[in-house]
Amino acid sequence: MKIGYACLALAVPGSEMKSCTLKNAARDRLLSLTEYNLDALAHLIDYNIRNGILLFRISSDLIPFGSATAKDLPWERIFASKLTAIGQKFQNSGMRVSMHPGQYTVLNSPDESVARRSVEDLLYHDKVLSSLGLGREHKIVLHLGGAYGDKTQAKARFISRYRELNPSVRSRLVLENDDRLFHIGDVLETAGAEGVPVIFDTLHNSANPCDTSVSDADWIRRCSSTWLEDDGPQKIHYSQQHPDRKPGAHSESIGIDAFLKLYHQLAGIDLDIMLEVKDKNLSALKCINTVSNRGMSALETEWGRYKYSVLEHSPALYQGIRTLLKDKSEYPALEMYHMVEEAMGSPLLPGTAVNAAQHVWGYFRNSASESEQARFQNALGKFAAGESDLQPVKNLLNRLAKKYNENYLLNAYYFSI
DNA sequence: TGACGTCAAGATCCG
DNA sequence: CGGATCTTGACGTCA
Repeated sequence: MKIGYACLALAVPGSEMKSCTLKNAARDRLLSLTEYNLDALAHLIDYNIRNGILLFRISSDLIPFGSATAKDLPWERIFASKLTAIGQKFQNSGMRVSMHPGQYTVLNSPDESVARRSVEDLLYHDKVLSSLGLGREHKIVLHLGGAYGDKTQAKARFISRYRELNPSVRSRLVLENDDRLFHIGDVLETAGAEGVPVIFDTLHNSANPCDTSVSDADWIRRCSSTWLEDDGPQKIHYSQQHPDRKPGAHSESIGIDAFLKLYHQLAGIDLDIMLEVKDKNLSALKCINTVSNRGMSALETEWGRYKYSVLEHSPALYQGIRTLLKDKSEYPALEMYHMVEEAMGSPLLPGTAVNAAQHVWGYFRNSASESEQARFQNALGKFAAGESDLQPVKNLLNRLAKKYNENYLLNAYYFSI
């Protein structure tokens, strides 16, 4: 069982990818961005390993315009040593990775040029994974595509295009149910005919159900037979509905109780769970730390990252978690995350937000210049007076954290959630 | 023709 | 000038 997150992480300095617009996509620019992004990826993988996160989706933006403008740049040769080094990190840690072309990669399009570019895009994704030395259990996740008014014909067109793909792409491809057109029944039918493994996406299934009398756990069991030995363990996508947004929109964070409910129904299945959620690595760590005992130090590290976020919402819960973690003989992960969720779900009051900002300011009180002091007091005063929101205060503190290299703060979630 | 979704680049505004 | 805040880009399908 591995639990992971997609593409980018919050509060991991040095892991941010860069891109550019098409009109600036000259060869040199693309190569320097690629080099930068490979270094960022290496940082992110190191973070994942340090934190016991062994499932990860690599961003398609790793090589900017990798399937079009940069298609013929020999990046895999130019950066062979960097790619090999990253591949070694996966190998040594046992990390499983995947990639997921976006909604604009449509293999079954009736437009031949769209389909052709989709094939190029799949070749690009396969080239990234192969250049990292990764085997076929490291998957490329795709949706069936468009319906064009005739789902039966659209499925048939997917199958015939799939058969024309090169063997390496085909060996990595897995199909996922989407949130509007092709539900899990469509995907099982289409993929089943071709021996393509199926990823069950819980939120897509609730937005676009096939049969509401079948539970998530049952759909997952039905998909398990599509995963053969060489494909690695079955994978699913797990996410929760955003409370205020339209059906299918991902939540800010994974609610731990709902996650555990499904998790316990899946006991005994060898399953990898990709979380799709706004707070990315934060929810991955929450789930990982809750389902296995990773030691008190792991919880203390997490608390260090959450503490100022909790403090600004609720001093009472801040004190409560401090007390909870004093007993070193226990592993109160679930209780801690319950309290974190309760705090983050409560409204941000100006008084407690000012208090938390002053705590963070304490890191710079002695080192900050006079003008920095004045700017902080000015920004905080404006917020306290209701003349602006908190973001300028946090931006200022974030800049100071970078300038004075306060790593404890740079790794905290305070600037990210 | 706009919405959809995603994120950062790029542009512009502001003190 | 640096920083904050808006707008654009890049993709294809569907209403």
